[in-house]
Amino acid sequence: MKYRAICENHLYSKAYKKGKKAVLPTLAVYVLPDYRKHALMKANPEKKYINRIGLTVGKKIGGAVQRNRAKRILRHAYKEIDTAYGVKTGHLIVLVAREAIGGKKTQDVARDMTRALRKLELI
RNA sequence: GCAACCGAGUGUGCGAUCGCGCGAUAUGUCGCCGAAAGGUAUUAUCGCGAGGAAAGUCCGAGCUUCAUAGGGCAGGAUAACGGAUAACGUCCGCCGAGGGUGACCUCAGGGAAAGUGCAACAGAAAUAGACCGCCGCGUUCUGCGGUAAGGAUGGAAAGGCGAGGUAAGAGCUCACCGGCACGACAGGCGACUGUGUGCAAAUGUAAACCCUAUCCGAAGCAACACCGUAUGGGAAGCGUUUGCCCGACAUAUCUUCCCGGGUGGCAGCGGUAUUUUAUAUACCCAAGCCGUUUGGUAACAAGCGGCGAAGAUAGAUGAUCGCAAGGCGAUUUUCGUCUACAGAACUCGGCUUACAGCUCGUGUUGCAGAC
RNA sequence: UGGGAUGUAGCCAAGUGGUAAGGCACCAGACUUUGACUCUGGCAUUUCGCUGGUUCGAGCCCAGCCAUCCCAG
Repeated sequence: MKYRAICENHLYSKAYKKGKKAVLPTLAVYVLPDYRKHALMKANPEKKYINRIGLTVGKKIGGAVQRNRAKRILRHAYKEIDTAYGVKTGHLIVLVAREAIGGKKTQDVARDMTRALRKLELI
């Protein structure tokens, strides 16, 4: 299962402004409905709606090694949740790493992400 | 044994399950995005998948482009000497200066008699003169002249010390030391060292301006090339990529720039060229790495043999568990905890900076003890 | 990738190589019954982001680092 990334900067700023959000010490989640979901569904050979994921990891987290690690953990945690519960599709989801993510294990982040996604009624 | 100095290396390992990027082969779709070029999608197997600094971007190159000879000024960089190197501001050797008992370490280390500037405070005076003192003369309450030996100031006061000399003094003269210079002699490729001869002018500062010598065209893979839109539209009159000047060349049917997409560049069981028709050869990749031999004090060079797959594009290595290794703490079965600095982005050679711990060298020095 | 700027007291900052201006804040005192305002005084103690170097002498000059910020495509 592939996950498409959000590449457009304007979608990020839109998500911060208008999206629904849930904030926890390790991460923050912003969600927007995806207006291009039908086009993306047609492009997908499995003919299903998918979520587009965006990762935001700022300089506050640390150097390149720390930032890369934060991105991996976020991606892995999302994948675990998706396979376990099945996240509702057809959304833009922006995952923002916060400072407390440094030194945390994937399970901790996945637990926080689950709470955030429950609050946003995506699972 | 203690305390040091120098150089070099390593940068946790193994296994299991799930997962990621790229390539190859097979399988599979004939769809979707796009105007086109092109991109993307299934599963399986195999292969490969971050560093010694990948970092800072401080130097030097390769590569690419700028239609077109060249030259000058400005500007920038470097600075003993000899060598190494593709090149360097790097490296090696050596000279000089400074530091350390020593092993050893540090040095932007050309020119201050080409010129200009600056040197606070103190001090009489800062590149030039006389405050105290000393001596001579005059006068009677302080003047004129000589003097840098003594005092005092300062980072620096026209070299130091002794003797001669003098009214008192002074390189004024002499010996020694120090300084500077040399078509001199000896050694060295050379910087330079030693000896000899001569000289008395010379405060410091060029990491102040400056002068001398040597070197430097510019921009950068977001370069650039190709494909498509497309015999497209728009702007400028220049242009050789910081400025100025001289000069040559080409033109308005010319030249340059801008407008929006993609691929290559980009990296290897591959690519290009030639020959042939599926293989062979050469080159690139790669001024690469490892081993070894020879030459050299060394940096390094040459020969021989072997190795050779990271190439993303919101940016690939993770998660969990177990075992092992090392350190620390409690304890002495064992338990807990920690394992640095840090992430390739066109490619190399250096420099600088960050770094837990560990290892190595018949390495070297000083001190103490024993023989 | 290329280019540039800044760092001085808690804050804002000036500063030709020669004792580090000034304002706000703070502290002490005066004035007041008390406070505010005002006035007077103090406050950089080896120190100009850090480490070296040049110099008699460095906040200033030079080199290398560190941090923050900005610009171009």
